[in-house]
Amino acid sequence: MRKYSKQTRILVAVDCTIFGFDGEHLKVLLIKRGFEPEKDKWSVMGGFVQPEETPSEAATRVLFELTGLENIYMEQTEVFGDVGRDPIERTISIGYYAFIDINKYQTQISDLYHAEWIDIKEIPDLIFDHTKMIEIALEKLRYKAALHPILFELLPSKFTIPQIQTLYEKVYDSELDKRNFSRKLMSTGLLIKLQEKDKLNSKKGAFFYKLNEDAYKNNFEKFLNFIPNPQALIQD
Amino acid sequence: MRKYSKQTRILVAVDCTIFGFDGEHLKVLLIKRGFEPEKDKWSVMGGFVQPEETPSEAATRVLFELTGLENIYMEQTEVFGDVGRDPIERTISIGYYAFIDINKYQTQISDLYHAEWIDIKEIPDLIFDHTKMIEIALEKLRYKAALHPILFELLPSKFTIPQIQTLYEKVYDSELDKRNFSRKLMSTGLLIKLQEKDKLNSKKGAFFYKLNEDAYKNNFEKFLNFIPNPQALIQD
DNA sequence: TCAAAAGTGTTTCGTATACACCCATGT
DNA sequence: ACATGGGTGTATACGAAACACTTTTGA
Repeated sequence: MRKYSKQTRILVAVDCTIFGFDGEHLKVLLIKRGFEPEKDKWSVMGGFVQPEETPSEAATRVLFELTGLENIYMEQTEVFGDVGRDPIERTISIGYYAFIDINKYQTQISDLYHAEWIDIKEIPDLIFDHTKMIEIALEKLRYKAALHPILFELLPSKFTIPQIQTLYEKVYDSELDKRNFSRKLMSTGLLIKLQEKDKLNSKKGAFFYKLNEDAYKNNFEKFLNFIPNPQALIQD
Repeated sequence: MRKYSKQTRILVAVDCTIFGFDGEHLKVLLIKRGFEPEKDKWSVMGGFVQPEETPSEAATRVLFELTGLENIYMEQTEVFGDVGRDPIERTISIGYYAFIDINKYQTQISDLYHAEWIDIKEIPDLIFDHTKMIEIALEKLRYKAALHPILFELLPSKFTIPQIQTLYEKVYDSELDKRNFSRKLMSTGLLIKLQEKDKLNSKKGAFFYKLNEDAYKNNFEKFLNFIPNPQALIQD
């Protein structure tokens, strides 16, 4: 059968915003663009969708090529389709986002690639509409994390309660009561207390916990409600 | 500056799922496709993105061309990008959805176009992946309506409490307690009671209400929580 | 011994839910 | 007079939020 001969084909790209947490700051992975236009300017991980791959496959491939990261689950944010967003040629970009434990991939990324973790509070000027892309991705992250326990993805396999609290505080840019926070966290049944303590961040030391993987999978749909008035944080 | 000469351009389409409510049933607007492939099969409102328009503009234009509907606010659902989803030629489609008051546009649509309102419970076989598109759109509608008072968009300017309740029951496919429902609804301060009654659906008659437009705009972000356990309805 | 962070309990309040009867009216 | 759908109130339980002191230990 014939093609849709009268229609115009358009470049389609994917752009991936990767969030990471180092125990202290919420960061995003940025890269120095290696080609024109705007060569050497910062951007999120992006590339074109190829003829034989789905956008989601493209996102996975692009992330791997630019950072070496594999097996990272990404979700769509939204489509960025302004006609002039790329000055060279019209490109419609599909946004993706993901969140990972920084330390798990730290060496790998910084040794072999030019990607860097940048504090969410200190994002430099980015190419095109990438600033907006990160904003939208953060909004989706907040939305999702208000409803599901996804922020564990950002933590190492062993973590402390104060670390999780700091993470939530950074993501929502607000302070939380540690007594209420810890009670809610425990009531989820998602955590298993370990004997070991983290003595790096305090003299007394904080107990490490690990995720109860089974409970995590089964309770993923559970509303955590860690954030007072989550609706106030949701803008779309 | 040069184009991205080595890249492949791809057809980009938009597909719009329009929800409507006639006071009794939740429906979607479907159309008989006027061209091959799958001519005369049902589909949602779709068309290709043109070189000088954004996807959102394309959605607005396509909806207008196919149904005459104007000034309808649409939101993105997600991108449908499987390589073989359109057998003629690869096409990446951006999903949109909207909700409108059926009666407001009933005549206009049925007289001039081939679009028809079909009960959500009686969707026929659709072309390509359009069944999936409607599923995703319904999921987004539920998600959104659990957090924001958007379902008023589906109602006429004058409506009764039992009508709204029926609407919520259809959207969430579940039954609600009318005492609790009406109390919550009133507590939002979004409704203004009118003197007039709707005598069509009962002997006693139900009072009409209208939306307090100012309150609606200001409280749009307010979590309504009409639906018990909204998280159980949220799957993505 | 003191500074710094970890850890823990109780009370209060608001909101979600469950539940049953009377009202108005057209036939 | 009765059948049909509309409209209202109360009691209970649960979860969210506010709030302060003790513990541990390295310096």
